[in-house]
Amino acid sequence: MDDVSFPNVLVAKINSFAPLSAVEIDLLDRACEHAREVPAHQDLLREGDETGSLFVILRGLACRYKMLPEGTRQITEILMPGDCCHMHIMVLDVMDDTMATLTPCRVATIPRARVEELVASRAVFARSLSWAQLVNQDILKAWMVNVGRRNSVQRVAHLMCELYVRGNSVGLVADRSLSLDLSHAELGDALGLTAVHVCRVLRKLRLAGLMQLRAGTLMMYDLGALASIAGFDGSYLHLPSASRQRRYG
Amino acid sequence: MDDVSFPNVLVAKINSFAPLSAVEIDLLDRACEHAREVPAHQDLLREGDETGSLFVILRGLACRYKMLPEGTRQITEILMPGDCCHMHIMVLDVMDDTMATLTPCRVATIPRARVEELVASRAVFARSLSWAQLVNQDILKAWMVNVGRRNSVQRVAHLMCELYVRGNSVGLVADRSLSLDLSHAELGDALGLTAVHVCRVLRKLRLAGLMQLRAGTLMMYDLGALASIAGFDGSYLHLPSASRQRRYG
DNA sequence: CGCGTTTTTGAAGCCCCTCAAGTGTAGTGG
DNA sequence: CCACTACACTTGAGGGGCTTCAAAAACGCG
Repeated sequence: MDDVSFPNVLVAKINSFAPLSAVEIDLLDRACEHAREVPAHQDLLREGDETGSLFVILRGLACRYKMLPEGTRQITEILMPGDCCHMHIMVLDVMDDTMATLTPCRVATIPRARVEELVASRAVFARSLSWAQLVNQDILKAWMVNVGRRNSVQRVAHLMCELYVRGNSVGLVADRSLSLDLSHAELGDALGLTAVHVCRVLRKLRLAGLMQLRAGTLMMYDLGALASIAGFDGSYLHLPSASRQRRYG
Repeated sequence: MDDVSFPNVLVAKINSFAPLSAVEIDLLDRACEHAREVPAHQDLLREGDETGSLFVILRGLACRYKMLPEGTRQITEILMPGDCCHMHIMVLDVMDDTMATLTPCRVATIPRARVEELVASRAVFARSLSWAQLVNQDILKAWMVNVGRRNSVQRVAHLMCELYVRGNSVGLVADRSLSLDLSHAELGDALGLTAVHVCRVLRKLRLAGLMQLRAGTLMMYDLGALASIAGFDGSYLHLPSASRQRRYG
């Protein structure tokens, strides 16, 4: 995945799931060519919008969230480069939640017709979309377990492990650090906690020498210990490296 | 959906999404003919199992859950008649969680090859599977919001609303009551609460005259009030009646 | 009936929230 | 370069919601 020969991170990600031919790489790359820069904290698709294009995050962090009547927010998903808003657009007619940027992003927009064309022309694209969709669902389940059954320290630790491992899988980790420009409020909205409490937990983890989140970068000092605290097992991410480890050693 | 002319609830459910021809109804019906009775509290597919057949719940309640190292459990999904374990089996090679019965169930088992055959032969089956998968994902998100950002009363109320509406959509509601034979511990595992607290919340809702859960049946006295308390908006269930209301009513 | 499980209720405690104030930090304009 | 502003981070004090522990009552089933 850290192979820089791929034109973009989406191509690299799909290729790691199912090897693509030169033709397929080119098709996918050209589908992404109309990408634009989006500032942080912008809604890309709102709840209730009619489903239209497929959005692919090429750079930056995005999320999906739902607002509650009380004004509180729950983030249900964090999108990293290579992630996309999946097949809602292909099957369901209305968005169930809102998709928004968290940091400045580079976003490719692939019109619905173009997606249908790609999926119809090459079976590997259909399978890749299904695969991404299912991996996504497993991540959602892991979040559900996190919020439902873990205390605040475990929750934060688990999310940090996940984001670190996912970031690493798309080449965003260098020197044990990952660019992660999320506010405490945003982390709280993803974890079912308040910003204040997230702050306290981060201090605890920092003082324990396990990790540090400062100035928009996550420095990971002891992934093993953090994973142990959180009960983190990354197999739900279905990363090719993980599955290789599972199969061959 | 309460049309009794369909051979089974799966056929009825898929037909409500996309009208099926007589041939397609027959194909689907025969795929389900090898169904078996499974007692309550039996694992159907365990975490780490290789993915094999597609399970369809024809009668009873089932769930998916994950166990934590501490011995606690989080239920991520409750399956009603017509629900199935979706496409994990088609794309991912290993189960991420465990699927189990909650009550005695009638379960159809469709071998992977048979599913692939059906999907390849009729485009409507492929679309139906995708559709069911996406509806499921929206339910998962709604649960995540529930557990992450609502208090115990809202949480219980929301789940009761969801199960009542879903049950109604597959013809399980009669005279404002739904067979719902779940223990407080099981409800707690779905809601991120303890059984003790679920009990207290149920009493509160009972004393308020909103609903009652006794002897394995849910009696719904005031769905509107309950939905209002919970902030329940059933559009995430993508039920045909709801979408009809949205479009024409 | 007798036994195991579930439900119910009480008491005590802790985890996380709320409220509040103080401390950075980045961006803007004088 | 420094005020000024806005926002995020930090820390403290207090409260409440849910948990834990415990035990009695009710239920289901042989």
